[in-house]
Amino acid sequence: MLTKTPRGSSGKNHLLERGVMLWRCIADDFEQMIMIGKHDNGARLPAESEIATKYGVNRHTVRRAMAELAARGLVYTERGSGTYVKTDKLDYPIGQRTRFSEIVAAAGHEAEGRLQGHRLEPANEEVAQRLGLNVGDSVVRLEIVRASDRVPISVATTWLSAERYNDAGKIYRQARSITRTLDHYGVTGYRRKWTRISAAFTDAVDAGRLRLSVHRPILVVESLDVTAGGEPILTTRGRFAADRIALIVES
Amino acid sequence: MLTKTPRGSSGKNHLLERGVMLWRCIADDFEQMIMIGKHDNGARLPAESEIATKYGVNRHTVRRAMAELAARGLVYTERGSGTYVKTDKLDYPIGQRTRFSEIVAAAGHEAEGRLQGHRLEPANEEVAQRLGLNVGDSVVRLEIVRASDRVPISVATTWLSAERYNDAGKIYRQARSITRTLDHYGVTGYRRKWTRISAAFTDAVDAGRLRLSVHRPILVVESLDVTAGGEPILTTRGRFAADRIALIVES
DNA sequence: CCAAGTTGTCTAGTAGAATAGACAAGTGGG
DNA sequence: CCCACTTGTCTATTCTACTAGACAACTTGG
Repeated sequence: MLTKTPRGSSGKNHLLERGVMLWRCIADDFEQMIMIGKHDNGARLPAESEIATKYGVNRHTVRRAMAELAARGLVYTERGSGTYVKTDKLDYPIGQRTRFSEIVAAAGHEAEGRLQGHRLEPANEEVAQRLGLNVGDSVVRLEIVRASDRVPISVATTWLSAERYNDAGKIYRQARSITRTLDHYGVTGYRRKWTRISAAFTDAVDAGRLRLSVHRPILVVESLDVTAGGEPILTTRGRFAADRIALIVES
Repeated sequence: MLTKTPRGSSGKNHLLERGVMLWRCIADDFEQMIMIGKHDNGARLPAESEIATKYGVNRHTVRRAMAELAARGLVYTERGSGTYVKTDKLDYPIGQRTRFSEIVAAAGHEAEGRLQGHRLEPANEEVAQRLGLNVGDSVVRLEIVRASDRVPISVATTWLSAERYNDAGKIYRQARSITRTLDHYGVTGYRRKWTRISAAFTDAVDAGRLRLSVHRPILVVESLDVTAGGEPILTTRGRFAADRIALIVES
């Protein structure tokens, strides 16, 4: 008769985990298949209706799963055509002139920087040393999420001397770019002095901000930017979604 | 004003993952804390109302999370008193006389065996060799979930020769015990001939049956049971929740 | 251009998640 | 024993996940 589908009963939904929504299970299933390489980059996924019948699920539920995958940057959809796998990583060159907006724009994508929060705090040993300050000196701390085509690429914590850049937070909120924020202070030709790259896994907070699951790999990029004259301006600790970018170091 | 709490908005629920129910997130959070050792065995958890305010959540939601933890066998609750951590593992001795019901009963718990399914199938090379049959000979295959105090302990696949034990499935469904099923065939003094122990992680199917998350550790126990005279009776491939039992091998 | 196939959007209904509050039933300490 | 505290259970309400169906907007290949 098939009048009711009690959902938790039994049947074909072998991937249903208690307390996890159906669309999330389907999305995770596709993520795994894509990551394993079951779908090549650029390949078209089956039609939504086809996936729906395969999972024994309504098409709307599949659409939700696909929206999740798109938000994670794993696929993109074209109306009337289909949904396509997108696993190629954004090349992110690390050099003297390392500017997120420029790099993303050069790759033909739309760059975006959102300030999550800012505050004044005393410099710890690490930050003080990098910026040439004394421990405890006041510094501005910015938390910024950067995205390419609306897909989060990195979360970064940035510190600047509060003495010189006291209002950096407010200015960034308008400027939405570090380069334009520094323009405001008359700093134009800043350059990267050094970059330190390591790896880790997402914690709950960064996972949320990057729209990743917990325990996904991230590239940790610490750096120091200085003026043309070599004066320290800012130091950052960025966490990049390793599934979405590749750091390029020329030498 | 705080009239509405739109849930997804922001705020204190730092552990909320999109597509995962609140109670599940809380349960997972506690599981992790317990596994890490933040709560000793036998320790009392905070009162439900206290946990509720700490997470900024209704008490009912906490109760759901606690019910989940109880189902996973990580805690037990005592009305009027509190909820207590239970991380001690069931000692499961492997010897000549290895009977699930007896072992669990001896430890003061209630044993239970539920037949998930049974069918006839041709013996593969492995099974045929163990049972002294030819490849392709018909064998009875049973899928059994075993629990102690309603907490799933293991899932096991058992093969018996169909020639002699053709109706083992139907009989087990009544008897709910391998020992009593074999009694039915007049086999009384069977004994364990060998046991092979390895380790793996849960797949989606076993995770569901064992009420575990995927990628939790399991002990894989393969074995052969024989009659008092040494004739092969049955061979099994059991997957035991490594969080809930410890295998004891005397020598 | 047309037709088949695909994604996007809308409406509507059902079941379950989460909230809120109240009270019963049980425990434990003074 | 009594009282403070805890878990268990009930009712009611709101919001969302999921289902169902229909149609519009769009792409693609013949």
